[in-house]
Amino acid sequence: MTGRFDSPGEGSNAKASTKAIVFVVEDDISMRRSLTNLFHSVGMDVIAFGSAREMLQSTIPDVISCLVLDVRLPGLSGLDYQTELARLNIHMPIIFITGHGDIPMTVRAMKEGAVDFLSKPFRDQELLDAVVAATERDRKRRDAQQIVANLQSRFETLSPREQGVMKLVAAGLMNKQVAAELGLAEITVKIYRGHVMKKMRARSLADLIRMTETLGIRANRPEQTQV
Amino acid sequence: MTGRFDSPGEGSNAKASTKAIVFVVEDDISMRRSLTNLFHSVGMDVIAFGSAREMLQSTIPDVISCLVLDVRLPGLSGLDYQTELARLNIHMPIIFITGHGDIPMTVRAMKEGAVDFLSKPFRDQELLDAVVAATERDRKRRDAQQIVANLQSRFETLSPREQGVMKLVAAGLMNKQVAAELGLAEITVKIYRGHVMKKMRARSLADLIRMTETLGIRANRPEQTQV
DNA sequence: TTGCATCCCAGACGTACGTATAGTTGTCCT
DNA sequence: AGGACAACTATACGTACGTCTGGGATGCAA
Repeated sequence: MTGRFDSPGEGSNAKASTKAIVFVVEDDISMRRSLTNLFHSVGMDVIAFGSAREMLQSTIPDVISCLVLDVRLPGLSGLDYQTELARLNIHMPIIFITGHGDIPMTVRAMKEGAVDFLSKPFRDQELLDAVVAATERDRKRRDAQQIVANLQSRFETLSPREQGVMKLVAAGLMNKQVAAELGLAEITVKIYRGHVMKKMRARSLADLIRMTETLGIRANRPEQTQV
Repeated sequence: MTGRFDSPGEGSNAKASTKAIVFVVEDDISMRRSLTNLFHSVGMDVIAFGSAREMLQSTIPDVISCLVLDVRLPGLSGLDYQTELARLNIHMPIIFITGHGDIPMTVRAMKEGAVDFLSKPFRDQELLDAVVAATERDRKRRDAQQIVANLQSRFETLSPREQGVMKLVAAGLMNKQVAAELGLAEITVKIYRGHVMKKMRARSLADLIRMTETLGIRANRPEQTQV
């Protein structure tokens, strides 16, 4: 799932209090240095690269972070790198900086989810504000992702049968209906249902249903209301 | 809620098959005319204005639509008009067109949710593609909104007590707990709970809980699990 | 072979849910 | 004064849920 990260384990509570890291990809060495200094001056950690390729070859720590990305780069362009990161499932918020940007570039970047797009020269504070917004966005995304990952790992501890029962129960079927659907005795469904509640740590059916919602679990045989 | 619309009634199924309308706000009269012709040529309905004020003074039909908006306008600028529409709770997808745009304008527009930002001159097809994307976005937003509105209107048919019971039941409390919470007899909660299921047209508790999710209903006294 | 997990079921018991019947209050509107 | 509706309760009964005890069967790995 995480793929390119040196991940700290699936269901872990992670290092929530770790300082955010600002990645910088900028080919101009003096610009790169001044960006690094800028972020250091406000106490942020920085990892800078001269090209997209360099960053892809490095190990990316799995902590709150964002990316300050020059649009014009040797090799892969900033915009293409944005696309590539999305393809690799790396959802680091991106702030573009550019000396010679135009509107179509800006539109493309923003459509693909960039946090901001700054033209050089820009004021330091502009960039810092954008970085704060970006890290905040990453934090929220990670919080949400963490919850899903925890539920997911619990769900995976369920046996196939238990998962099947969970889906149908969450769809609103009665035990006897679940039993009929799966070709089981009702008592068996009751037992598995109990296992599901324990393993998922659901205190009530309401809990369990909300969990299936955040997990995106849908029974194949629903007939819902919801209109 | 709908405010400035000549709304067709809260819970109605609306006119789903009505053709989409493209609103145009553009002060240059020849440009306005050519945009109108362009959209007419592909069979779309168009309503064009010379300024934001004119559009605000008109009655806006409550159907699938989008707005093609010039950035530079007499009076309220296009960008300010975008903000104003959001403030008025009019969520029409916006496509900006401009002759003299710059990157900060583009960023602001896209951050506030614009579908696209096109610089003149642009190819007709570019604009048409953007309009198709915009109307599609509006259609989806309306579909989702319709579901919420239906549920909302059902929820409003509940008496205050029934609403209170619904919240606590959906939070996962047992009837006896709901009763204690509200200072009622358990039998009373059972009765109201039955009313809730009927009035909300929920076939199962699972249904009801999902409804509270899409309505964003939270009990004030939860103690959830969900981590 | 032993151990363990998964899958499956029966009987039994206590609790929770849902609804029907039948009532008492009170308020607001006509 | 009468009617409609909200709020509230009791008794009663049938159904659904949840868990316990106590099994059976497979299959896989140590």
